[in-house]
Amino acid sequence: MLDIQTLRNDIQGAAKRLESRKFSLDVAFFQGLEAERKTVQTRTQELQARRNAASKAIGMKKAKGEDASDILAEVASLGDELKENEARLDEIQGKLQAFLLSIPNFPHDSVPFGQSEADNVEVRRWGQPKHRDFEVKDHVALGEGLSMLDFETAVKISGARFSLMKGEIARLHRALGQFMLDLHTSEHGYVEVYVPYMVNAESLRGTGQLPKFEEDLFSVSNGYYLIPTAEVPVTNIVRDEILSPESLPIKYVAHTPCFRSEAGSYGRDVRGMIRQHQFDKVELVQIVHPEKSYEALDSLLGHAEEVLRRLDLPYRVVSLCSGDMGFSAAKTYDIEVWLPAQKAYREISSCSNFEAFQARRMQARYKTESGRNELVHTLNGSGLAVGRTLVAILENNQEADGSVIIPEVLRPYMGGMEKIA
RNA sequence: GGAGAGGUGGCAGAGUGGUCGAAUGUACCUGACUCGAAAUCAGGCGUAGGCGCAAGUCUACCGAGGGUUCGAAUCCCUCCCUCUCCGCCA
Repeated sequence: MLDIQTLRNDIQGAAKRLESRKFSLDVAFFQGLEAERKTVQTRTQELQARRNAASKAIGMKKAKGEDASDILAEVASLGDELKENEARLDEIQGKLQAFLLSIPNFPHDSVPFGQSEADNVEVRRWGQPKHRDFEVKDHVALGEGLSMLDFETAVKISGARFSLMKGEIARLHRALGQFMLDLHTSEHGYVEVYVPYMVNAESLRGTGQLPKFEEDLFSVSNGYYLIPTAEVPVTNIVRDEILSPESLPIKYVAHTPCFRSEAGSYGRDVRGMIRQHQFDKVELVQIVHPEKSYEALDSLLGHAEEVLRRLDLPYRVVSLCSGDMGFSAAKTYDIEVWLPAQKAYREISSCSNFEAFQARRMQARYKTESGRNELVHTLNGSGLAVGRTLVAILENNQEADGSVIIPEVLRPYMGGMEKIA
């Protein structure tokens, strides 16, 4: 959520900044609503003040045993107008709030301008795709060849966009989650957290999934939603909190399943494990001092990259352009891993600085030295998407005979095994 | 799931229709005393928002939402949460 003050002060400037992300701000609507709000709020508060003063006077008179019927009659006439104004003010505030909740974040000045994925800017590459003198298989062919990936059965059990892993691939998947958690906790300074996989609507509003993106979520009974990412429960740890400045930065890492309905993505990546209704992800979250959030973004990105380096998987980092960034982000780097079967780099992590956008929705603040409450900045990034990392290992480490070499760092988690065959 | 108790400021805790945004204690900040500290004394000390150049002033908030009333922390309704006992359960 943007600060309503910035809209009040410079609505045209705001509209301009949002244009770059293909959002057109309804300036006239806002100005009209604000003008109305001002009149109605001023009038309402004036009436409330009069009523309060009169009621107080009645109380004082009654306490002295005097008759108060004259004031009583006077205040009675306020009732209707006050009620009407209060109701109108409520309605206007509600509309204003809904309007604010529907506006995406401002892109940071360093974000490249562009319309789509095609305009994202490559920042760096790491590693070399291996040269192969055999026909590379995709992970589906490899996994089915090993009888360790079984999409047909997954369809029977649940439906499309679910997967079933068995044997060493299931174990490799587990090993990956363990390895990532261990790396981030023991070397990158994150505190491991275990969080609920079902959350309430307030949490989703806090991180920005609601109210606009309900169709991407799975909801269950009792008003709960399955988490689309650990970002939601983890970031909301600080919702409605006033943190002490010494407690910053807060760095959390969580390994959770993620559930996405992916409405509107029909036809994309239908084959294999790339786009699933359920997938595992290790998520990095940082809650930081507002002046340090871009430093923090660089370090968080580095933490995610380190996973790929240790696994020896070639990747590149791209800076998302204004038109391709998510709703809540001020700046986002994607990490894309090389998938030889697709002969392309594919997203495996997304690292974003949300600045105060989520913090404002969540009322997540810290107390400054001077005792003022200021919004924190929030960041998160995948470190990494476990399913896609598994896909990358299968495809990058395959041998001509369809076996897969296990990355060295994972072997301790695999009982010393070197190869899946 | 059944029965009971309860949710008030950072914490503890009073307040059951009127001058209550809320006593008191404690924590914290400032000042005095002190060479310094402790103790003591004085003052300050919640959050969000409106109007205003500012000083300031007004409004809302006592788990959440509605209602009754001139007036609600206090009465009524719905929901949420916590605790105790019983049952069930990984």
